[in-house]
Amino acid sequence: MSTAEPQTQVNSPDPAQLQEKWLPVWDDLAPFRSGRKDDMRPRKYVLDMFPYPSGDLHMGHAEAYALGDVLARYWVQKGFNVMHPIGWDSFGLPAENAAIKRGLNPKTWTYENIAIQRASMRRYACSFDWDRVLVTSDPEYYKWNQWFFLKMYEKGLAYRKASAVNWCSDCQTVLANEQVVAGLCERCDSPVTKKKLTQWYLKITDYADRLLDDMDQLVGAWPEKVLTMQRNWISRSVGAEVKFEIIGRPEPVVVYTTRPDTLYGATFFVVAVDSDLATELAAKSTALSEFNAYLEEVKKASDIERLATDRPKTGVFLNRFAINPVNGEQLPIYASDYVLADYGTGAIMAVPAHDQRDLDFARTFNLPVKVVLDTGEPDPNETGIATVGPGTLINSAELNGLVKDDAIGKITETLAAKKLGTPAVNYRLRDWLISRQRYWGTPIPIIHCSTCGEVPVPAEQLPVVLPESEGLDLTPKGTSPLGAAADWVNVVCPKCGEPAKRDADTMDTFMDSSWYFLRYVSPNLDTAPFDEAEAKNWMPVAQYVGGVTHAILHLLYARFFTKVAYDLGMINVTEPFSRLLNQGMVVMNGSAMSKSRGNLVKLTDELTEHGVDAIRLAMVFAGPPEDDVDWADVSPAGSKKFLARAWRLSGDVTAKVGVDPKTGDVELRKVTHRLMHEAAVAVETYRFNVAVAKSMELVNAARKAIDTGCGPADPAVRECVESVAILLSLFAPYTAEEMWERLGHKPCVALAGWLDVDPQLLVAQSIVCVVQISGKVKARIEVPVDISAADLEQLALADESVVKALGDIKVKQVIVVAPKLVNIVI
RNA sequence: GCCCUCGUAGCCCAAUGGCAGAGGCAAGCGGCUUAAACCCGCUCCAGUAUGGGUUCGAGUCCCAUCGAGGGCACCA
Repeated sequence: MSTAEPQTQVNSPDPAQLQEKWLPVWDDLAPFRSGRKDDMRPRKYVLDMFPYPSGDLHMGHAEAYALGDVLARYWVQKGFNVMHPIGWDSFGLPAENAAIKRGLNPKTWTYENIAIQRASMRRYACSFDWDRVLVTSDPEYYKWNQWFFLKMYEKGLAYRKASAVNWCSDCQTVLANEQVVAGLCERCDSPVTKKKLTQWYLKITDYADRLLDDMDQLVGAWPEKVLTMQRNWISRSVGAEVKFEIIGRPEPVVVYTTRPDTLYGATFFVVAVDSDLATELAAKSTALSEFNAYLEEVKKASDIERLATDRPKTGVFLNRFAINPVNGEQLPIYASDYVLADYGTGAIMAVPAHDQRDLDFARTFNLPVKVVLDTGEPDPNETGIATVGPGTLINSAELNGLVKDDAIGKITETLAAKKLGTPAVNYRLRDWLISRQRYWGTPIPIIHCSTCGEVPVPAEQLPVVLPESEGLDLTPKGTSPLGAAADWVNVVCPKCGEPAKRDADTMDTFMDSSWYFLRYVSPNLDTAPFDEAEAKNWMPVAQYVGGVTHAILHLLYARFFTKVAYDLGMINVTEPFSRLLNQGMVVMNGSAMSKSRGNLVKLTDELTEHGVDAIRLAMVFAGPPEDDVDWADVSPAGSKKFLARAWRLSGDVTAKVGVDPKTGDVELRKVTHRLMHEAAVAVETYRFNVAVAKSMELVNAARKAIDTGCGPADPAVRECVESVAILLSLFAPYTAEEMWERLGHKPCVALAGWLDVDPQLLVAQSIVCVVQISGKVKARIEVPVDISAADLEQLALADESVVKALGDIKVKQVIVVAPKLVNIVI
């Protein structure tokens, strides 16, 4: 370190030295501890999404945690007792993959990475409360996953069913609907196929309405984009169920439709080829072999093929007929894959004239198209385009002449009266499949007994601890590795005492993150998942910060769990996160950083080269937090220069500590108070880049005052430079702390408190008013801020250059916006 | 195909319907220096993607087009 020249040491502090100097001090003083009993400050819960410990922190973490820290540190400066916790979302596939690929123990691998990340977060000076750390792979944590599961089981919200599930052949495990993106596995991008399996589900569909309706609380506080995505995902559809008799079947079949008004236009009937109903109807049909061949073909197709909307319609006529309840017409029944088995009832009435999908099918199979609604558009028979808009009913007996909406009302009533139909609601949202055939997760606390069936593990026996991985084959093979842990899996039934087996699957890791924000309020409690009194103190989370990648999955599940906990009487809020900020990604030259692309920028290298403060500041200053940051546009060197410039100010101030700023230069004080006010507004509205710009203005103002203004001894200069330190403490904690010390204060600057902005200093005595003639600026006049509109108009019209410009021209109108502007219209 | 967001100096970005510039990067000039770097100061640079409209006044509001990004997409 002897290479550092004395000169550079004078001009800027060495980041590595600042780090060594201040980290132990901060460890000791723990300025962000939030659990003190005697703390009288109002509480505020600021939460960053916790990381998965896949290695050391990367650029994305650096950005996310810098942004979260701005908010957390700001509210501390504003006098709040801020809870800003951190933990690790440490169950999941990468640990297992590391184990398979490199022979590592998943547990060792995970906990080593946590230690690495933890050290990096400390160095990165994140304002976390280190007393509240949680790790989801600790039995002390996942015990409560099991507890929640059993509570839900008790309430009928956790259940097992056999169904065609999403299967990733590469990961060799089932996936939730939410984990299938465009027919591909979200994790490994391999095509997802269907497999019939018995799996555990959580009944999130019971909460569909609340998940939808409670979003009203979040409008304006969450990004509109996220709310839209959640609404789309749940997708509530309001319609009616209608009973159709099937010839040769004792029971009628119910279909779901949003368009009961078009009932008279039904010309055929379709059942989902992979539904039980289709199999049943085909069984007694002459078309059985054709049906079976078609079914096989459909099963083979991957989701990605099935999702292609421009695919030609396929299907098989089952040689069976349904009867239209309103007119007794016989409708041929087809099996097709364009009808989904798990939506509605898996069967539909087809109205080709007014539904494009039905029309496509009708044209492929030469089925009749009957128009029952006059929309004023051309005949679908000729155009091939179904008419779906509003209009007047025709060819529909008692409905003729009614408009669409009235017809829907009337036919629904008529059907209800005849017990042929009923209003109904459907959702795109499906129940949440939580079983996973993998090792590194929370064991499902159920014992399967040949006589008693499913038996929940008694609460006092929790946690069901995951067995050690030694001796287990973790390679994906379609069944859980836990099944092979004989000592673990073989138990006696808690009910009858006979030999029984544990459920060998583990839970989806999204279970872990669905309630971790509640655990933080009392992370070490061993008698309940969280302390209910503490939860009432802290919930809801005032500010949540994280990536938009979790817009559907995590946020939907967390909202669901919150409502369940509410129903269990454990908390008094129905929504967990009051405000949400989605930060953008860090990219390089327009595309995501990755090793394979060769554009990976290593965080540790950048930190070594420029220092933590410069990187944090550069991240925050790069642009609006919601936008992606292109590292190619970021200048850590520029940030470093600015920080040195700010730091130098602290050595120039000669006014004594504690001097009354009121005796200082008023003009500089006005600048200081205005900028600190504007910076506060900027932070609260997520315009952190603007807040950084304010700190630069503040530094420029102080520099100028010291060099060519009121001089370094003026109390106003001290006030200004101290404000710089306080504002910078949000972005550049080391530099700010060092400045604070050089200004004669004791640590920590983080607790110094925001400048008490004097409103008197925010209002100017006089202001420059712009005088326009027809929108073009002609003159500027200095006027008192409280000037009346009439006085200002007179003053403007009397202005020399205005008089000159106007000449003899007649003034049509004068717009006066006192005291800022006068517009003379000619 | 449908829906949403965004197009401002060479670049990143600011601007409650009221003077297009807060701030930075890059560039140029000057001061400091034996010299260079650092530092200090100054300067240059767009009429706001395009075309209409509303308004006394539009980057900002409305419509259309182009371009970029994102979401949804057989859910009856």
